[in-house]
Amino acid sequence: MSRRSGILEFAVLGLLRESPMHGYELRKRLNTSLGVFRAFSYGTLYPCLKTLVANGWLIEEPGSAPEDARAASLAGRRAKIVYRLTAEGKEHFEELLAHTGPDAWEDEHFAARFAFFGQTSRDVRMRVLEGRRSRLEERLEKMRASLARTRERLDDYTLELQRHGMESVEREVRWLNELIESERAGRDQRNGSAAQDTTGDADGLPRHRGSSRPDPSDDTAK
Amino acid sequence: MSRRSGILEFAVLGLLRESPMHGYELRKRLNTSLGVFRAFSYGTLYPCLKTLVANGWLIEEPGSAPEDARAASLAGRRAKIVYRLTAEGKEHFEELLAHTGPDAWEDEHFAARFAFFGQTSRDVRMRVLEGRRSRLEERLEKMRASLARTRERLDDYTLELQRHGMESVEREVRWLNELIESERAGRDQRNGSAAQDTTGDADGLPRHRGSSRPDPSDDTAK
DNA sequence: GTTTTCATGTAACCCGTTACATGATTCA
DNA sequence: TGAATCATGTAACGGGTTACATGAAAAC
Repeated sequence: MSRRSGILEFAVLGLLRESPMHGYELRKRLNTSLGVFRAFSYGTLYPCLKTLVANGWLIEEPGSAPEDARAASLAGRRAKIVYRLTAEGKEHFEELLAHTGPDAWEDEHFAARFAFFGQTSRDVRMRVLEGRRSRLEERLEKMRASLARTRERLDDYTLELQRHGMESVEREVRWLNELIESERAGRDQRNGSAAQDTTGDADGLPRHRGSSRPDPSDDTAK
Repeated sequence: MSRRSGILEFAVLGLLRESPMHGYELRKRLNTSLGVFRAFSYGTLYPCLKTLVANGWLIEEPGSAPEDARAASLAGRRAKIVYRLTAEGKEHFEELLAHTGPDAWEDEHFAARFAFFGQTSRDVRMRVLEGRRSRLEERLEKMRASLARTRERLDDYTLELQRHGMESVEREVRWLNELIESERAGRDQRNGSAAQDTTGDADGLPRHRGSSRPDPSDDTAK
């Protein structure tokens, strides 16, 4: 029981799927490796790990008793705790990966999903990307509407803030367009096959590593 | 007493400074007019208004008893409540406007500050913009560092997420550069004068209303 | 040998949302 | 007259942080 926040739980399971870790290290990975998205504190992480263990998705293992392994039997020895994903945990994570709901299009949730696209089947990837895009387009609608209603009653700075905000969203939409296009291209190469294995066939990213500018020949944004 | 969240309090005082309003309307303004930044719920807004009244910064006034003004004396009449800024409230808001601390560079707080730049003295505007910028640059440092450390251990999607995140931050830095430049240009025109009146002399925005592209002749980013 | 960094935890609090309850006004 | 929207509120909960307490290992 306990729905427990989604995003942290998801990210923890995802990271532990790759390899076992203890809490401290886990936290660093959460802050850095996974996109830019937020820094959870220990006050959040450790209790979360506890409930994941209680749910049977993780097990605690005694961490590397450092070069002093014989002392491990001594009472009160506080050692590193390494968390490892159980079979049920893995299964649960796979379910989470496969699940697509409106929650998955929201900013932070989306970033978390994207970070684990490497382990996500292509059709789910497509749904998530498209869901996110339409979420953003609908947001743009609202912004445009409200801007049209209130324009000229607003001072220059407010207007500038709004303009910059919209531009940011438009930019993300263009990014998503690129990604979606790449995914589609990837699918067309060896088509058919409803991708039942959740792992496996991961490719299809736009090629612009290194230098920023993608290339200014897109106007796919409706 | 009670520090009460900062950003909501700040925005409410700022909006009411322009004109008195009731809660419902206030909320809409919060969602739309003020940049894109978040939608507070009534469950947050109304209690906040109460404490602002308790602090003596607002007073409640009976709202327009609609075309039936004589009924206003009747008991139990639940009318609209219009909130108006008191003299102390105005003073307090001015203090908040003048205050610049590290909190003011954070994402949402910054957006709120920016939204009221129209009522902010130029030197405070400069401090806030520059503070924000160096906050972002320091964030970029960390991202670059962690990317350098972990590159090639990360799968393509994670990398792409990171790249896009960094590009977003870089983009905001360029935006800030433009703004700062404009502010500085504005100051140079009629220089001197340490801007003691909090209101007044508000101008200095880059000129790119309407069409997006600012113009690609900037490389101010260090 | 002392400072830093690694490592684990907890209790108190903070900010905000959801869901609910209530009622007035406007419009079809 | 009934539905939609305007308008005000509250209690329960949720998800997270801060600040604190503790201690081992590594670096200097």
